[in-house]
Amino acid sequence: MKTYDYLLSYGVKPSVQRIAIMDYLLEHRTHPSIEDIYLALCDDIPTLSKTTVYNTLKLFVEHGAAQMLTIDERNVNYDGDVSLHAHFLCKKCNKIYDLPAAQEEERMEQFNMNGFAVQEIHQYYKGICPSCAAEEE
Amino acid sequence: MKTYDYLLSYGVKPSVQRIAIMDYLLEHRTHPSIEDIYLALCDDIPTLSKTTVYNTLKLFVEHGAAQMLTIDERNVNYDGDVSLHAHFLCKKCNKIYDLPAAQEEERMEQFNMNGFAVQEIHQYYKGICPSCAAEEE
DNA sequence: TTTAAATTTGTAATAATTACAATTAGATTT
DNA sequence: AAATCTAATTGTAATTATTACAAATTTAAA
Repeated sequence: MKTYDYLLSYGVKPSVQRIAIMDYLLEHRTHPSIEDIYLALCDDIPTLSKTTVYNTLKLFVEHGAAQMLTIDERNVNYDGDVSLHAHFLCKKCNKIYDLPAAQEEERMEQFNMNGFAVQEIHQYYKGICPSCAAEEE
Repeated sequence: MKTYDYLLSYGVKPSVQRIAIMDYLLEHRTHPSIEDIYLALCDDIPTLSKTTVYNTLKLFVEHGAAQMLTIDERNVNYDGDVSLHAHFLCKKCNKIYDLPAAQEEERMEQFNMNGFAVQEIHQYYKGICPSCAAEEE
């Protein structure tokens, strides 16, 4: 599907900037920060403003087209993959990895039964990634 | 156990400020922010500096006497309960609730087998809390 | 008591994020 | 196609959270 239509499917009105940002998110599964996205797209869209990147990501999240990760205390990261999956933050290189999700159906039921209306699930793990662990030798 | 000895048990050298901050954490299971702690202790320790609160919490986390929560994108929160448990952030009132943890032994093994050395587990849920849901009627 | 080391403090710097008004672009109407 | 309206983008300034760091204070040791 073209990104144009992909955005429409989430109820987001496409624009040059929005398409470029969503494209970046879908093609770079690196969980980029606002800064990452801004710097990467500056070349193609020289007039791009960082405020637009903020606005656009907020819009994406509101429409469910992206998810915000708060795993890294230094800044927020974004993920174009909105399916349920876990994240691993390496404390050494600060890269964020995708990991398979734990099943949550039962827990969701439990929590909802107790009156907690869950809208977002985040499974975060922190430690040392395989690549950094290998380097330690 | 006195907080003095409690800190020692984590290898943290006690001081007036450190005892006051740890006491606050242990007595207020509200997952306070730096600001919360600072404002709460200002009365008792008028000379308290916010930098000290930052330094102290960093020290506690390094020694395993507290854990840092990155559930709220606006700021970092701290928890004196370092046992494994889940957290729920209400998007309306911004309060953070404790919830029972999902078992993680199997997954830890899996991840470790794949070379991810897990040091921290965070189970975050976001949505509307029972109290705010009740108010909506 | 003197000295040394660690802790605390206050200020200044940095970095992330938000507010907001002005500009620009896109769509609609005439 | 020109004029009008609306929405999106931009740039700047303000705000907020956090960190850096040197000076002052406290605590422990000699």
